[in-house]
Amino acid sequence: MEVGNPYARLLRRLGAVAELGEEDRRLITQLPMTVRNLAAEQSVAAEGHKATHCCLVLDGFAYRHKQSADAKRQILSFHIPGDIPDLLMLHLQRTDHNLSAMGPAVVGLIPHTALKDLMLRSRNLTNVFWRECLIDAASFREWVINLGQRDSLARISHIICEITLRLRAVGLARDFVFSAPWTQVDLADAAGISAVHTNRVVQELRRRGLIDWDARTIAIRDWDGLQRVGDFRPDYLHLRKAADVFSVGELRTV
Amino acid sequence: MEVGNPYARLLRRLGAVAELGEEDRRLITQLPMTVRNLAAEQSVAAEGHKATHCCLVLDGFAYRHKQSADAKRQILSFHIPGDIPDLLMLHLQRTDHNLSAMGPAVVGLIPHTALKDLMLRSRNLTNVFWRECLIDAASFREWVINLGQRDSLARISHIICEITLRLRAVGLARDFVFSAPWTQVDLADAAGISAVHTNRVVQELRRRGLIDWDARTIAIRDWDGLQRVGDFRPDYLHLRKAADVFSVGELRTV
DNA sequence: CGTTCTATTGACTCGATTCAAACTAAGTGG
DNA sequence: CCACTTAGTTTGAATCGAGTCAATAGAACG
Repeated sequence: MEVGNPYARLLRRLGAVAELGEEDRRLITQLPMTVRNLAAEQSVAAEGHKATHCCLVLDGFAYRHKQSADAKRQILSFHIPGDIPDLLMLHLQRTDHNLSAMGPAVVGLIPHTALKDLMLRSRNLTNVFWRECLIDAASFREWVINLGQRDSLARISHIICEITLRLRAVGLARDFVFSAPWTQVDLADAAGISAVHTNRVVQELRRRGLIDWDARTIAIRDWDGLQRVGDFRPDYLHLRKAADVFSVGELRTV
Repeated sequence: MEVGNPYARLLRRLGAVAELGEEDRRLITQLPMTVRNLAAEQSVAAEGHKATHCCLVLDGFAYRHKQSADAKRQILSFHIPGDIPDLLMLHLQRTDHNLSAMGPAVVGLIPHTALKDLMLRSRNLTNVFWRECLIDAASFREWVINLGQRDSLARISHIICEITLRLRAVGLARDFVFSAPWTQVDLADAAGISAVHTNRVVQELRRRGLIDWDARTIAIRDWDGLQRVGDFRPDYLHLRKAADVFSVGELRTV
């Protein structure tokens, strides 16, 4: 796994959702960070614990999840390079869910003290990070719609649409092709349906010519169609308009 | 509907989840506020619009909701006196969901400018309101578990447990009895199940001696049992420990 | 005092689950 | 390089939880 400048993807992510000044960028690149390699399924933060660091995803995927009574796992969100999935722990006492690597991943650990100090220095960055938490919450709201109102085909489509667009916002998923470490079982636990049924849904998506998915590579073959099936309207991601993120133009030229 | 001191319930709510100093309390009670009576189902904020005020619930209930493709309504959260359901709009451009009164309600409208000014004055209150947004998000995460992993009986039970505890945290729902303006149809749209099935679930809860519910009044008859059926563990509400909120003692004395 | 919600009941249907088995791909170690 | 293991995907059959449709009864409202 390669990382390059560990701050680059974070800056890109924050830039995709808020306005960043030169001084803000400088402050961010001065954050102390410990880079750590994670094995697949390695835990970063566990329910009930107190966090001292925030985790910036540098490469690979992470995901948040929680168990229900009968030990069934519900995946709450997927996280990609540039995300800080546990930013919210800055102002909560105890983690109320688990954070793990989905497949091998690289993360950067940033001490809460450094982040809190950053907030004191920059009023604007306080608002940017607060906003980032709010967008995180907006995704949960959409996830609720997904589980509450959409059938299995739409659920899976919606999840794939969301991850595609978020990857594109940080410069991954060019040509609407990306590699994702999740399995059909993972997707099942995210969509709240069984693994067997997820398989049938994935086959249906392939049959309709909406996606290709083999090994660890997903290719969106019909972006508009997939959005339609998934009832996907990206407003809730609160991305600033950037033609190259939403555009399907390049897909046609492939 | 009666309101009393419009800031009292807000202070109680914030006090239930964070430490408030004297100065903080004073600043809050100086927030300008326009009190407004809402008819049942009256809209406060609509998807796609830009907000200029935040809405503090003073009496009655409010709820957030969103439509999916086939115009089905998914309820995202219920809000009770002391809540500011659209606090998050302080840092987002466009509302990504709707906010309406559930039954007749009284709200206080607070200008964004006044709140932003408040944040500039008090670093602690900035963190308290940020924290409040994070707890809001924590409820969405639990709502995802509810829809993704629990059967209909547990879903309804869980929702009733949550609202009971939140009401108790602000001094409502004494003796585990409260009045709620929702109908079985509303609860169905919150739990992501049909109204008909909701009715059967409610009857089952009554049959098991867990709750009474007639007209607009809900009485919890077996708090421990209801929590068990609903797989309800209140950690995610991030309430500071207060014996009188969680305790079932008073229930036994009734 | 009819109109409109809201709650309730029964019969039928269907999407999704469960269980079980088979198949494929990717390691791993001898 | 092959035998063995393991993780992931695929298929079929039986079952079930919840949805839909339709009709009724009661409560609330203007």
